[in-house]
Amino acid sequence: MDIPKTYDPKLTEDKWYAHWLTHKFFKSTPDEREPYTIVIPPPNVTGVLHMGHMLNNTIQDVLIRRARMQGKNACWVPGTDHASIATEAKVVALLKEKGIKKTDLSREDFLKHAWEWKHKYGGIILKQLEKLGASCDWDRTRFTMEDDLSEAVIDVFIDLYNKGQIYRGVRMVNWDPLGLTAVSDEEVIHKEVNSKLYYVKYKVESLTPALSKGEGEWITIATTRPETILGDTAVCVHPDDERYKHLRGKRVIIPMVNRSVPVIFDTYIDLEFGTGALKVTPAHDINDYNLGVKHNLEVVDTIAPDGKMSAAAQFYIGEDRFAVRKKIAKDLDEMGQLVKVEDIKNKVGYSERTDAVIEPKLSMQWFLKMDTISKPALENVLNGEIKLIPEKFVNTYKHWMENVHDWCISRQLWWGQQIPAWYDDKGNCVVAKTHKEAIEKYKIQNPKSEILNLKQDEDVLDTWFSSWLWPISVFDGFKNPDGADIKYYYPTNDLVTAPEILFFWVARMIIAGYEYRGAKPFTNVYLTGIVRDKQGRKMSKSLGNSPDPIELIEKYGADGVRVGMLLCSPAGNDLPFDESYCEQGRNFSNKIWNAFRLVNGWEISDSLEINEINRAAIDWFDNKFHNELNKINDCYDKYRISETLMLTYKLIWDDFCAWYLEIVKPEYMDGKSLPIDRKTYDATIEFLERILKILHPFMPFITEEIWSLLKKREEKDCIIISEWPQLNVDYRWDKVQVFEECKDVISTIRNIRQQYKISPKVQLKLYVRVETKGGGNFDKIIMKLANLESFEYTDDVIDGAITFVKRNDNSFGEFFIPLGNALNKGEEKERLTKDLEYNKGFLKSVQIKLSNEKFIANAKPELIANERKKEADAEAKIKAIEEQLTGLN
RNA sequence: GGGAGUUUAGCUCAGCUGGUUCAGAGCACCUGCCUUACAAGCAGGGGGUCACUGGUUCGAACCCAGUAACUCCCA
Repeated sequence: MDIPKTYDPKLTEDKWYAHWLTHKFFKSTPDEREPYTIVIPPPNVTGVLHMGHMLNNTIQDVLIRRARMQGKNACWVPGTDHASIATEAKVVALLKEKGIKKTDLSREDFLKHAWEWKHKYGGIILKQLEKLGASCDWDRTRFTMEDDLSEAVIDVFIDLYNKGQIYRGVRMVNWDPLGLTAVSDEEVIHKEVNSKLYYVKYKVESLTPALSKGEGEWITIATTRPETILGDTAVCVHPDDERYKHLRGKRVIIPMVNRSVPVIFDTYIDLEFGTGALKVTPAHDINDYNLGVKHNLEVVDTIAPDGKMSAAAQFYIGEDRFAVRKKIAKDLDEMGQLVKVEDIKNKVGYSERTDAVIEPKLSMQWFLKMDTISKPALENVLNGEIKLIPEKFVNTYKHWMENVHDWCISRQLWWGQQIPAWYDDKGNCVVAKTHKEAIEKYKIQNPKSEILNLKQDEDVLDTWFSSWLWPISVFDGFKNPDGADIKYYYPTNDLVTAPEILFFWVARMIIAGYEYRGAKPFTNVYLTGIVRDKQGRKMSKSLGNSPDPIELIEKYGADGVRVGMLLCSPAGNDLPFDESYCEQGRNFSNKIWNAFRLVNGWEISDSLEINEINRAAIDWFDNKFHNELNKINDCYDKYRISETLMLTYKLIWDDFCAWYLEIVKPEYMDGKSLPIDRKTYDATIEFLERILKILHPFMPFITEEIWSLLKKREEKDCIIISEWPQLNVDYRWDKVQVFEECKDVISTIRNIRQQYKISPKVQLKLYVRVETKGGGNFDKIIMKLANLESFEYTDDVIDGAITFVKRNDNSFGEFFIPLGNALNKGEEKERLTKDLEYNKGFLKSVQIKLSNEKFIANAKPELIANERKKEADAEAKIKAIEEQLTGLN
C-alpha cells in the first residue's frame, strides 16, 4: 500500500465522522453503566462558530471521548438557545431589507418570519461543530424555544409567581434604545470612554427678589450628561460641605425649563468630584433615582424609549440624546450658564447585544427575587459540592451571590416565551398558563366583574430564563420529573463554559437545579479562558480579529486545530491565540502519521529471534508508558487539560518516536531495510495502539484513521469505543530511571561529536570504567544510537581520549572515547577544567549546608542523608576529573 | 470607589506541603545535517536578579508586609 508522506486530514475527517454517526457511537440511552454527562452551553441560534466555541467544544469533546473510552455511558447533549434580542434584531433587519416594518406585522406574522429564519439558519453552528469532531448525541438536540422547553419556562414562571418570588414593578432598568428592550444588569458592559464634564450654573431662587442685586446667587454643578438637565428635579450637596451650607432650605431654577427644584443634602455626594454639587435626574440615573426615592423627588422622564427627547423634556423633542447633548451645551453657553467644559474619562454602559449606550430608564418590568432562592446555590459552591475550576472563581462567585440583585426577567420583544400574565382594561393582572385559565382565575378574584376577555402581557421572558433550566429541561425533567432520562443523567458531571457567563448562566442554573430538582445541575464547572488575539484583544466579530475556525480546520485539519487550541489554554487563563499553535498541531499529526508509515513498512520475519536491544527497549517503553499514563490520568482528574496534552505529546514524539522507534528500527544493509522479528513487531503495534488511544480524545480523526490501517478490523472495531488503557500500578520506576541515564550517555556522545565536528557517520570506540557494571542491555542501545563500533569495560584510564564522568543513582562511570592524535589536548583540558570548577563549587555549597549546625538540627534526616550523598558524589567526580586531567599532561 | 487575580526564558505557561531532580516545558532562536518514517524533519546548543523592597527561616520563586505594573469582576 502506498501511503503518502504527509497526512491529509481532508481524506479522513468527513469519512470517519460519517462512520461514527452510522454506527451511532455518540448515542446514549440509560443503562446499567455509570453515566457521564455534559450539556452543551447552548450557542446562540444566530451564531456562527467562533474561536471561543472551538475552545469550549474541543474541551467538552476531549472529556466526553475519554469518558466513553473509560467505559462510561457518555452523553453529550447539544442544542441552541433562541437569543431573543439577537435573533429578533436579525429578523427585523431581514424584514427591513424586504421593505417590511416590524410594527406593520402582527405578533403572529412576525413570529412566523422568525421561525422561518430559525429553520433556515439556526442549525449552522451545530453543523460546524461536526467539522470539529464533536461527538454529541445529535438525536438529543434541543432548542430553548421548542414546545416542551417553552412549556417548562412558563410553568416555572407561574410556579415562582405563585410562590411569591416573582413580582412586577416600576424600577430603574437598563434600557437598550436600539433593541427597544430592558436588559439585565449582567448584559450591560461598562467601558471606559473619553467624555466631557460640563459645568453648568443654576440660579439660586431668591425669596426676596427685591433685595437681590445684579446677577444674584448661582450654584455650579458638573455633569457628563447635560441633555438630562431638562429632567432635573433637585440639586444635591454634601451636608458637611461648607461651600453650600447656607443653601439649606433654598431652591434653584433649572435652566431652560425654569423649574424650581429643592437643594437637598446627602452624604452620598463625593465632595471631591466636580464642584461637589450634583444635579439630580431621578428618571435617568440609578443613583439619582435612589436619591429621588429617599428625598421624595418628582420624576420627569425626558427621554423616550428610542433614545430621543420626549415631550416631557419640553425642548429638542424628537431629537436624539447625543445630538441634544451638543446642542444644549451650545444653548447653555449662549445663555451664559455654561461655566466650562473639561475632558474626563468615565465609564459608560453599553448593551451587550446591540452595543447601544444603555439609558437608565424607569419602567414596569417583571423581576425574580434573588435573596432566598439563591441561598443553596451559594452554599453548595462554598462547601465544594459543586467545584469551580480553577478555584479562584469561587471568590468572584461568592461576591456576586452575596450582593445579588433581583433579576429583571421581562424583555420588550416578541421572540421568546410570552409572559403568562393577563390584564383587564384597568391593568389588573392574573398569572395563568392559558387565556382560559386566566379567565377562570380572574373570575374567582373578581367575582363581580363581567369581563370575558383579558389581554396577555406583550413582553417575553429573558432568554436566560430559559437556559437556566437547560440541564433539567433537556432531559424532560419538567414534563416528566420521574422519567428515565432525568433520573439517569441528572446531575450531570461537567460543565464547560466561559467565565463571562458565570452569573448570567452558571449561577442561575445552580439556583434552578436546587429549586426544581433539589440537587445540583453538575459537579464540576470548568471555566475556560477567553480567546484573545496577539495584542490581547478579545476576539470578536466586530473587531474582525478572529480567524474563521472553519478555514483553520481546512488549513490544519480538525485535529491540528484542536491541539492548537488546547496547547495554549490553561484553565481560566486567557489564551492569546496564534495560528502557529495550529501549525504545531498539524506537525504533530504528521509526526504520528510517519511513525505509522515506518512501522507499516517493516518486513516481518517469523524466524528471527528477538535481540537484546529490542527486548530492553520494549521493557523500557512499557514501563515508561505506564509512568506517563499515571501522570496523564492524574492531570485529567485535575482538569489540567493542556498539561495532559503536553504529556501525551511528549510521550509520543520524544519517547515513542525519537527513542523507542529509533532503537528498534531495523538497520539498513545493502540499500534495504532488514526484517524485524515478530515479537518486536507485535509489541510495537501494541504500543502504537496504546498511544493512539490516549491521543484519541485530542486527535480523534487521525487516530481513527491509523487505527483502521494498522490491522484488518471489523466495521465496528473503532478506536472511539476502544478501551482506555488500564494503568499497571506495579510498573517499575527504576527501569524508567535507568534508561534516562542511558539517554544521557548517548546525548553526551552526540554532543561531543558536535563539538569535535565528528560526523554522525563515523563510528567511535567507547571505554567505560565503572564501579559496578550495570545496565547490560543498555550498552547495546548506546552502541546503536551513538553509532559506536565497540563498547568495552576497562580498569584503566585511557590516554589520548575524550573523557566524561557520569554519576547517577545506579551507576558511576568514567567514559573514554579514544581519538589518538586527533585529540586536541588544549580544548579537552579546558572542557574538563570547566567541569571541575563547576563540581568544586557545587561541593562547596553542599559542604556549607552540612557544616551548618542548625541545618543538621532542623532538616529531615532523609534530606541530610541526601546532602551527604551529593557530597560523596561530587567528591568522587572531582577525583575522577582530576585524574583525567593528569592523564592529559 | 469596593473586591479578586496576575507578574518566572523572546512568546505562552508549569513549578503542589519551603529543602535532591529547583530554576523547568512547549514554541521561537542559533549551529550542523536533505542520515531511506517524517525538512511539517533529525542532532546539538544558547537564553531567566523568578516584578521591586524589606521581613520570617539553618534554608524562600514558594510564607509575611509593603511598593509598582497589568487584568478581570462589581458599583
